[in-house]
Amino acid sequence: MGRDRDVDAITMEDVAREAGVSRALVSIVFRDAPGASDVTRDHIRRVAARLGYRPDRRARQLGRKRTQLIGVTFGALQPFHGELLDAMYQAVEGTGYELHVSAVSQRHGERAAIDSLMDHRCESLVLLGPRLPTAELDALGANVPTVVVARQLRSSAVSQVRTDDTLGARMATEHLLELGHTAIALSDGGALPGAAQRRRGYRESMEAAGLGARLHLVPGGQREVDGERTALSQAKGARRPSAVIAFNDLCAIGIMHALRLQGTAVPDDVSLVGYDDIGAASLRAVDLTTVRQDTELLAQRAVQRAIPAPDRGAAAGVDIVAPRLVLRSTTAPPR
Amino acid sequence: MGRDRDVDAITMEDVAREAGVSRALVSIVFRDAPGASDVTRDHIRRVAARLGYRPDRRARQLGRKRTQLIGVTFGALQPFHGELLDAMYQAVEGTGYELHVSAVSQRHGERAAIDSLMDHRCESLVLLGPRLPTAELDALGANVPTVVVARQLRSSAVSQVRTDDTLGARMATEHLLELGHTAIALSDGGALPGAAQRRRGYRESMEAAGLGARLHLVPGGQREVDGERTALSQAKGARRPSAVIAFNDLCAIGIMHALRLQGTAVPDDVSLVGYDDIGAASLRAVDLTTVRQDTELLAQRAVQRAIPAPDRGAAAGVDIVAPRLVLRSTTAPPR
DNA sequence: CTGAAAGCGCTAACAT
DNA sequence: ATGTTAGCGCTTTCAG
Repeated sequence: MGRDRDVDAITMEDVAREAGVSRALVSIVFRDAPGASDVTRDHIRRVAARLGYRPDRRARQLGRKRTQLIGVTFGALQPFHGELLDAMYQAVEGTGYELHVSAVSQRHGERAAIDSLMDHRCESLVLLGPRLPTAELDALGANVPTVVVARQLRSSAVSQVRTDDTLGARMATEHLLELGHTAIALSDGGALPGAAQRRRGYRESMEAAGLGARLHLVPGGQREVDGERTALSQAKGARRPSAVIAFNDLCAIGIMHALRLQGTAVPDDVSLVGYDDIGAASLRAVDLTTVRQDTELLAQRAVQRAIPAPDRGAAAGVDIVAPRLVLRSTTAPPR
Repeated sequence: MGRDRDVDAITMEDVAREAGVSRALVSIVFRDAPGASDVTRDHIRRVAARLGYRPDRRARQLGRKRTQLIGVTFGALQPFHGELLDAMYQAVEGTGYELHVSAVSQRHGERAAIDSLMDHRCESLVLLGPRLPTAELDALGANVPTVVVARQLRSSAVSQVRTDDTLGARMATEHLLELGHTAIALSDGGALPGAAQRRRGYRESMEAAGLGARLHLVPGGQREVDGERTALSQAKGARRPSAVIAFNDLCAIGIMHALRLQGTAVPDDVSLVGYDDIGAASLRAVDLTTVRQDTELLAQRAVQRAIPAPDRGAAAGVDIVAPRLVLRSTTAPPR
């Protein structure tokens, strides 16, 4: 009852006393620094474990003058970010760094998320699909090594790690062209990260096929509901495209369901290609043809860039990862 | 080039010097403590802003002997958690506390997530739908005020904030009963948080309707793919239920698409009820009848319990929030 | 309002 | 191999 909560605070001092050694020795042991015999290490570790001691990260950080923290922002409602985050945890393992995560959501904007990371003195930042203006990201990059993932921008201040979205969009478009489609629409992401590149790839492929006049952009977005909008905006008549490339999988799924609901068969009436290859894309009932982003590799590269290499300066760089077309059952020749 | 990164470190000292005041004064200003005139405050804030000073959270925490941090774990791939998290950010606003978030994913388990929160000396923990065994949560609750959200357990060591899932399941079941259904199946969540209560509510309502012999549990889960499994396990014959209650919306969506894919109409052939009312449930193409969990209220209660009130001890308590049945278009009378 | 001083739980040189 | 001693950037108390 009279238990002192909060004051769990088992300190290094306590461990040292209990183990009958100096505090410095305990420190050495917990830092894996040289200067202690194996028996001593073992003994101290044992005592610490018994006491339930856990080093205080903040104190350690203060003393060490570095945090070994990589700050990460991600969209709380974006499954693709969830998957990237998962991969990030994996990528950071064994590096000595820890992820400090801050969610971006309706009530917690990107700036708030980033501020929090800065207040905690993260050594570098990894921003998943940030929506902030380039100027702001530039300013940020001038203060702290920043890696922007899944978005392209013109900046020499921040590093970038992204899929070659132009290529990805080309792969999607060319796949449809090869199937024989000519009326191919793009559900456009507007100003969303990656959208400009995907537009470009789409346009390039269409033009290369002599279909420059058939470019067909329709407003889309990154959520299912945006896909619905896309689908509903399409007339059922002769002008309806025979194939649609969605901004991402979520959008594609929205399109698909809306189409099917209005009696349009996928892929019989309309072929559909997504982007990302999130988990939901491979569901049997979805089985979406899509452009896969390699989350493992993206995460790995992001972590590499986030951790300042001892030799090379903190120069900002760009990593481009190859996309891969995953063929499933939402694409077929036009009828 | 020779730019000293990392050593941004504008300290209180710097601000004090630049503003021509003592460091203590700067501290007072940034703590909003009494002892400084309004002009001085203004002046110091201005100088600090110009210098781009941001107080160091860790140092502040160390000195203050408290972190004012609420640790939160959430499932990186669970949209419902994403929505709860969003609500948490809102709920914590103005309390002086900050959220310290740790994702739970395949490669980053619950234990790792919690350990990290403890290492950072979060004052209390809010666990969204934790899967850890009760004993472990109990042990945790003995060390740090812990709030378990969206899961019921027998424990006097941790607080609980959850929707009345038994009631929620009853509402779903009774809605179907009223429509005239008798062959109602439950896509069961097994050991998932909340699953036992939902089973119970379902059973109670069925038994109250004299359908105790018609109980029909089929293995489900929390992801779309689990819903698919549920759908595929159901024979198309006469024994097929006329209505299904899913463990959650994601599962319901999986069921719905799988059913439609195999030519079963929803709600004409089979009625469907979800749980949570995540964003996707209200899409036109989904338009899922579901049991809504009040994320705002859950988050608010969780934060209240997480912040130790000055008067009441850190006694563990339970908050139960009412569910609400949201009628949409996936339920209809049996034919 | 200032300035000095102790302390938070660690790290990391430097002694022994 | 082990102990001593300054810090790290801040809070907080206390005497001016």
